[in-house]
Amino acid sequence: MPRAGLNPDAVVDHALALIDEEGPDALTLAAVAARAGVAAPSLYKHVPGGLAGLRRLIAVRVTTDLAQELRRAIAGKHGEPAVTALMRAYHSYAMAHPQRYAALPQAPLPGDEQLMDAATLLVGTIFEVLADYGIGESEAVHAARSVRAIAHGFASLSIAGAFRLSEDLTETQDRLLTLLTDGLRSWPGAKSA
Amino acid sequence: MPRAGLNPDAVVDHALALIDEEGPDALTLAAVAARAGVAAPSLYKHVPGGLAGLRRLIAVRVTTDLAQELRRAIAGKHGEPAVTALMRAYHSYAMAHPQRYAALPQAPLPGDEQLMDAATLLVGTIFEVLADYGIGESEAVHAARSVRAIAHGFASLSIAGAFRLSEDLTETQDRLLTLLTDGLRSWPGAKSA
DNA sequence: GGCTAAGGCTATTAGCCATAGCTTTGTGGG
DNA sequence: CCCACAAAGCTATGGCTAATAGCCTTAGCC
Repeated sequence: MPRAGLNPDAVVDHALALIDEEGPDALTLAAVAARAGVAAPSLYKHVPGGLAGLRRLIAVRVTTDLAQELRRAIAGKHGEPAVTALMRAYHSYAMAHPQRYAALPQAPLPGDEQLMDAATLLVGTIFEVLADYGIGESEAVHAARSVRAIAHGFASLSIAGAFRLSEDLTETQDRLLTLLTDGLRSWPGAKSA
Repeated sequence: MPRAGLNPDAVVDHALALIDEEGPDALTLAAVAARAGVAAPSLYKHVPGGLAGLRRLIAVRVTTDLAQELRRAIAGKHGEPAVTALMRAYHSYAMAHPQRYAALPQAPLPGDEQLMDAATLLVGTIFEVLADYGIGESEAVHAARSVRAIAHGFASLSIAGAFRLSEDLTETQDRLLTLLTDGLRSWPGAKSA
């Protein structure tokens, strides 16, 4: 039997395709193996930790992807335009890859270096954008948490289909963005523009 | 073998206890049956639809519980105090029952009458609180979505352990509440207090 | 040419959901 | 008082799943 030429990244690719097409619950080693053209146990040669390990790798990949998408969106921007660009990019990513986003754990398990790094990149991007507001140390943490809560809450509910009424979602997003930017402008310790 | 005196509600009780103690992933028919003192297949006599059906019943129960908790919190309050009471109660519920909240689907599957009713009760409570602001039809929908996004995002991330830094969570909640109440006060079409 | 390591495989175990079909229990009507 | 019947148990079975063990083959390098 010829070698399939697999490596961890390729396995994650197959897994992501599976998740995109059939949702997070369809992620089984058997299904991934079928896609890779390999028997299920063979995956253990490439992915340490079996299914749980695969999920971890997926989380790292997706978190990194998302973070880079955000960085790209804010490149060259500062202050309020950067914040809105970040928020819009966040929501766009979630809507473009709903299943992936839904599968994403919002916090790394303790001791997971790789995922921790990816999460740090993502959170760091938020802090970067907030830096222009000149908000102090501790207040910046509260502000970043707020940004994240709004971004995640809106993305998560959008994906879940919680917004059933006919009103336009982008309009909701506009309102939410005004709410956020207004709030940040008058944040405790923020330099007024 | 004596009868166990089970009914759908009792099965849900056991299931919730299990979820609270060991998390949503530990919810298996085998484990629920063990708690109920019954063999696994016997559960099918009480819960239509097997495991999926049980999950549905759990969602109805928890959504209803949460909604009632919110209604209790806002009883007799109006305007801004009602909003903050609702938001605080939401977060309290999530923190008191983190596993249940994490297991909660944020939208009912289409065609699920019971869960739809529970969700309507919950969303209706939000609209009720917003009514005092005198925001018009369509804008009220955007406002309610915003409230929900913030409540869910903050609860969800809190539970997931996404807020690792040492800053006090209640302080973040205070900032988020000011952000929300300020935003609602100046919402398009809101009557100024 | 042959050795070694990596990458496949099959077989097996254990746990899960779900269904089928049998047995027991409890209850209400004759 | 007892019998019939429905409700509520059970065991057995089948078909998933992950994961491990152990074997075989391929590829590449010395």
